[in-house]
Amino acid sequence: MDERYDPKACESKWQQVWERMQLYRATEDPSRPKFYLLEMFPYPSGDGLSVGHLRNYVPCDVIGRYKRMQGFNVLHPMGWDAFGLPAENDALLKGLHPKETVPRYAANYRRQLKMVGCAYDWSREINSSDPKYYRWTQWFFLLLYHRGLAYRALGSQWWCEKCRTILANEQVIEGCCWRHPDTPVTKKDLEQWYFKITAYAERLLKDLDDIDWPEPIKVMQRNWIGRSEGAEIAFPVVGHPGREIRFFTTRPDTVFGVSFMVLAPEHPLVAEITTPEQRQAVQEYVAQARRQSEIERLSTVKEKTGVFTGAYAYNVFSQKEVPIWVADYVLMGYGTGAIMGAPGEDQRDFEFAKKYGLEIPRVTVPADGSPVPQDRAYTEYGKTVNSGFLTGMPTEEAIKAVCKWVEEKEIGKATVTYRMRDWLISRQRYWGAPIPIVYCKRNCGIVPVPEDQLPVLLPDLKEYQPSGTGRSPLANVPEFVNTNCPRCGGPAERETDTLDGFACSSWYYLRFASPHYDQGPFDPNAVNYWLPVDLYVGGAEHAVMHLLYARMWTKVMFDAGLINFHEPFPKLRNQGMLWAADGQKMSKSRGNVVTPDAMVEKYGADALRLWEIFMAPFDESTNWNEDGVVGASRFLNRVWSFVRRFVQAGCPEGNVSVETQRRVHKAIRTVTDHIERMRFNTALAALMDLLNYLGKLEPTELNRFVIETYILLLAPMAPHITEELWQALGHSRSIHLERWPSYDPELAREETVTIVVQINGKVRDRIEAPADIDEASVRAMAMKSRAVERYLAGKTPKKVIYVPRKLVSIVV
RNA sequence: GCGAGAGUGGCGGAAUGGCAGACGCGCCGGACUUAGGAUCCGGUGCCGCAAGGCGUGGGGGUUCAAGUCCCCCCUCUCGCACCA
Repeated sequence: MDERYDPKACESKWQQVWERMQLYRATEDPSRPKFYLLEMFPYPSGDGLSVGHLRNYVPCDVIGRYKRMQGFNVLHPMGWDAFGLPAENDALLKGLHPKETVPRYAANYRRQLKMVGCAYDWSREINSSDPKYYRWTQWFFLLLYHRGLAYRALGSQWWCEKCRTILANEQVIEGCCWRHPDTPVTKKDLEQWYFKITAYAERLLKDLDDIDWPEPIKVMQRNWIGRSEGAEIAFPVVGHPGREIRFFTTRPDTVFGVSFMVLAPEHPLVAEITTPEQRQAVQEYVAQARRQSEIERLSTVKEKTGVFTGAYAYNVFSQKEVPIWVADYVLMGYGTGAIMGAPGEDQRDFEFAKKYGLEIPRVTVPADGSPVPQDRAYTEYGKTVNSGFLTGMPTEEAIKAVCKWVEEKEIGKATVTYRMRDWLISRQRYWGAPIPIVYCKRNCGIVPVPEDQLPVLLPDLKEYQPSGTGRSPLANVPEFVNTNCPRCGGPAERETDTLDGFACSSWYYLRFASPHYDQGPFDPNAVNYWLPVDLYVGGAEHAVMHLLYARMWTKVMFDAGLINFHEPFPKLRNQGMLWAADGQKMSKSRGNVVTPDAMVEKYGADALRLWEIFMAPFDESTNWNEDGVVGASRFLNRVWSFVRRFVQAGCPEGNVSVETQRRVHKAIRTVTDHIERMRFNTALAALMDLLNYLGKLEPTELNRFVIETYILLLAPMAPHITEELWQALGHSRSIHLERWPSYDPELAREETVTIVVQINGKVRDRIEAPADIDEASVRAMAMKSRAVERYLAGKTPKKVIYVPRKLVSIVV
């Protein structure tokens, strides 16, 4: 055994050995419990991995290795989210083709992950831009299509000038593109494909209750879905027989207080009902509102504006004619695009009514009889007044009464509205899976490509710049576009849009179960064995989009009878962010990126791994600091010389003290418990602590059990050095095939405890006592204590509190 | 504005309501060294010679006991932005 620990030699040696042994190859084995561990699959960027990315991969590798040692059959795969804008834009920028860059970048990621010793089953590597993969992405599109969950619709869509493509609502962040925070999105009217995710709104919401996810993520999804209960009611438009304004309200109890109506500027009724006198003002307002949404939506508390249409609606409750206004605080995309103005009970309506001098009836008053505030709306629940048949009812009761009434009169119903919109999946870009749809030029209309004709191959294009016209580059390729109708054989054109990249990542976790299967997207047997994912780990930035889409697809598959579970990720955890040393995001443009390559070169992979898990709790963000790697490196050197001393002494079965025994067993308990709770930093601290103790002992005070337990506990965190030391101890089999140590609670128990003596809440003395000492003895010892005599000064304590094994608190 | 999370030494961070600061970095002192950004030993929250006192963003409260629980406020991070 060398005197010096040489990380470089030892790491590359063992990485080769593990690869030869196929140590991390996962095969289905019904006799063993499975553990499917998955990190969100990355887009392989040309910049390669930084130490920031390892905040995710290293802890997961620790978990995987730990679970394997515990006897689980672990599936821990890796693949590439290779389709999509980042790959395409990068390739365009560099004048290359994504078909060449993706495999090259992926190879670099793979090399880096192997370099830091991450134990993936590389035989299962997948790439979402591979036709063997996207064939099945297209297959899923058809599944959704056939189940009525994919549809085409014309609509005003968000458009990013830089991406040159349409964006889904959730891809618009603060009025800008999610990839280009400096680029405000604009609106474009286009016919697009959607997935009907709103059909799953209720289940997506409800099932959140049953999954073990970080609460903030659940909250974000709940807010995103945005369920609200209320009623949909229609009021007739005066002078327009048959025309009515349908609106949604969460406060149907306030209908008697409706003194005006408001339509969204985009509402189809606006043009129809506006009177000639008001036409010009309304048209100007609508045009201005449309333009405004094109500029910035950042303005938050801007003053409410609107224009009177000249028309009136008939409030069937108060039997009054109420003016119909147009205002941009009403959104076309939510509810019906129209609201009732109940200024007495809604703060926005109140502000609007105040500004335009509209009537403000009060129909809800505090239940306790206190007066209604005059300077604002009274939005709380209370007692209904001035409201015909509702008068006197508490709000809850009045809501029910109105719902019943409108249902009987057939002018409305109790209903639920969601904030969430359908998922826009069309992309006018090249680097994605073509949407497998054909438009027949005869009479068949929209025809899905038959399954046996999949994949619809993405043609090899040299020129694939986005056109900017709103059409995909594929539209310029006649060989691609022109085809025959699968139904009638006549001339037809292919859909030229490609699928949103999020489609690829909505099912990849299933593909890993049987990545080479070609009879379907997955082998049902393999999926039954491995799925669902036991632990899913990734960044909180995917809280809404990816996780919501993947959940929806899983439910669709469940409904289609393809799988027997309806949540893909029963347990999710988010790693914390790793900022650069300057507290900024690590990025090439800022020049603050630290690569694992540099760190491995300098300190070795194991030292880097330890520092990655030690620098902060797994789920908390922190800044990079290279000095810490030095500490990890020193620690590993101490481990090395500690074991070496033992080996040089001939691995003696020495005289192990009770104290040593206890510390080892306690460490097993702590490390196990902390890894289980993903508290890797404190798990490692426990091992450092133990070494600080063990390192002071002579080899003759140690034995094989102590040394080997120590190395076993360290093995998941520092796989290379522990493998080397394991071999040095005379083992020929890999340490990573060994069993995780178990502890004896008897041996881990302390014999003596330190009991603190407090007087009036301040610590004044400490008592060493046997762990099983009885209360009376402790009290007696405490009262005899030097400090107590001094502070008590002869007085009798008012109160003495005894906490077993912890303290005696004396109140004077 | 609403929702979520966080605020502890010089730094990263520990602490089922029960000894605040584990572990590591840095720093100080010492040993061994031609040398040290190696290794080993000791020290290291603040004030104080000491006894002791003070300390977990600020202010209240509950409790024998509060970093931890409750109320108010401040700061930072993230999410949502008129959702009827």
